[in-house]
Amino acid sequence: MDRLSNNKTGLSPQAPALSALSLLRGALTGVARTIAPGQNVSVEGAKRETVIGVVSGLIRFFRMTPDGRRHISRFVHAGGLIGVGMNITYRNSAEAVTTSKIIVFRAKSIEAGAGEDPVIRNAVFQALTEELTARDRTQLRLGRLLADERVADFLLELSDEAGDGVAASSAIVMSRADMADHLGVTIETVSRALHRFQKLGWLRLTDARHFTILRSGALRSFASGDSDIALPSYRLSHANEREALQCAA
Amino acid sequence: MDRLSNNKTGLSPQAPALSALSLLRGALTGVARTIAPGQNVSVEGAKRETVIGVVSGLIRFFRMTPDGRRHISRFVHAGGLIGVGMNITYRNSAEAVTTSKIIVFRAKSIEAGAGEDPVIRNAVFQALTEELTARDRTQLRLGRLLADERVADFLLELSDEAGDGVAASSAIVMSRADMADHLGVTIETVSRALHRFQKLGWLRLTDARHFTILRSGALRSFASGDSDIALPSYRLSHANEREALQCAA
DNA sequence: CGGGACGTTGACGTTAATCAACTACCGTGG
DNA sequence: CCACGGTAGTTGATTAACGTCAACGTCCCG
Repeated sequence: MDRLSNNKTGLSPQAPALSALSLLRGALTGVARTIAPGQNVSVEGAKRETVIGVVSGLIRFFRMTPDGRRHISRFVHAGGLIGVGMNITYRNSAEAVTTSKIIVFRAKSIEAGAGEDPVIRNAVFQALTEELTARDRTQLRLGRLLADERVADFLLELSDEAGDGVAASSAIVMSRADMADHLGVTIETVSRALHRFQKLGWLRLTDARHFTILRSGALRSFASGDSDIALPSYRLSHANEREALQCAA
Repeated sequence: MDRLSNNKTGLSPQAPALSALSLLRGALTGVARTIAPGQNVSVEGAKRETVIGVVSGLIRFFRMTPDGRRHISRFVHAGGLIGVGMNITYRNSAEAVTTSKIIVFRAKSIEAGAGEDPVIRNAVFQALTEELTARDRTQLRLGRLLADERVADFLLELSDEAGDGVAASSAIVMSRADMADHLGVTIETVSRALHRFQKLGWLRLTDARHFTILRSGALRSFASGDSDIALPSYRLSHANEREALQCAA
């Protein structure tokens, strides 16, 4: 609670002590639900009457073009909120990637509460700010990174979120198609990038859905768009396949 | 059909009566400043001690990669706010595109005020929500639209912002390089797209920095990623150059 | 009149999408 | 238990999209 009041005045820094959802649950009660993979949570353009908190699992947020291209604007993990902001409609559709537990709050309670209860207000601010920060990263990635760099950056994001330190193995919860539609590339490109990184000795794929970063420095500078280092090695990746293979195995 | 649902979804649900900045000015006073083109307003990673409102002109928000690629995450017009949210540092650098008038508020006044004054709270909410809505559009554009479609969508955004109705001429305030760095393409691609649209009779370029949309339907469906219609005409653009030229001139 | 910033246009090369074949891994039912 | 089909992922060959390189035009400011 000291932390909460701290948030109220100073407005908390990048790594908040509590998730937006935790904050909200301290102030409001909502209805719990379980969502099966592929089932949808909100529909683009529908009237927004609820705010949803993700308790466990993973939700994907997406939009389609008329001719069927899909863009996944973000993945929402446990602790995240969906539907915050002054919108009267959902801007995206949302679906469960894996079986997910969610809590449904009435949007009105939150709007009303934001005026009076500093805890609710902070939860909302925090959710909005976190989303914007995430969007900055995503947008730079889409706007100015090459295909393989996008994949690398995304892996680092996954690894950071897991937060189990550098050497730990991370899970890729979503399918290649989900990754591809988030990164603006094809599934083939994702697959090739992953195996290229492995051949370069930057990481190890224990199976299709799990990886361990071996050379976070190399991966990190490549992902941040430092092509002075990255592109040469990238170009060599075909020629040096055999040599680099030593690192995997 | 597709067009209707498209309009509905991407856009801020209600056109707010007042800009975030107007709201804020009703509750707080700030210091006015004038910024020359290219001069910077905030620096990425610097401590955020102020919130800035744009009174006139245009500000670009950007980040660089280590090897010098630039991504412009957004353009902020008159009425917009910079630096809202629970951040302790700026997430991007900001520079004036054209000579701009801004108002500088102390971040602390706003943070404190958000708790007590509903007007300030609304201004902040509105700014955050508008930014997120804009980001959705930008991100879909970068993630799943082809180069020419991105240019088309951006032109429509410019035209909508100007808001002078369909047939009115709009200004392209920023340079080709700014457009390119916002859209994740090169200046050559922007230039070619513009002239391709002109040859197709979709718009008219009065000069390099001004255009009038002639066939907003075609442009709109192309921009929203309806390649069933768009790609054929795109492919024809070389073969039919002569015929299409009639529309320009 | 020269220099520089900005924009356009064409020729060419590279990146990544597309197309296609193939493998691995399920769960289901014969 | 293995055949079966369906989904997910990998990998190679080819092609389309767009970036790169380069030449040139235009406007503006000194």
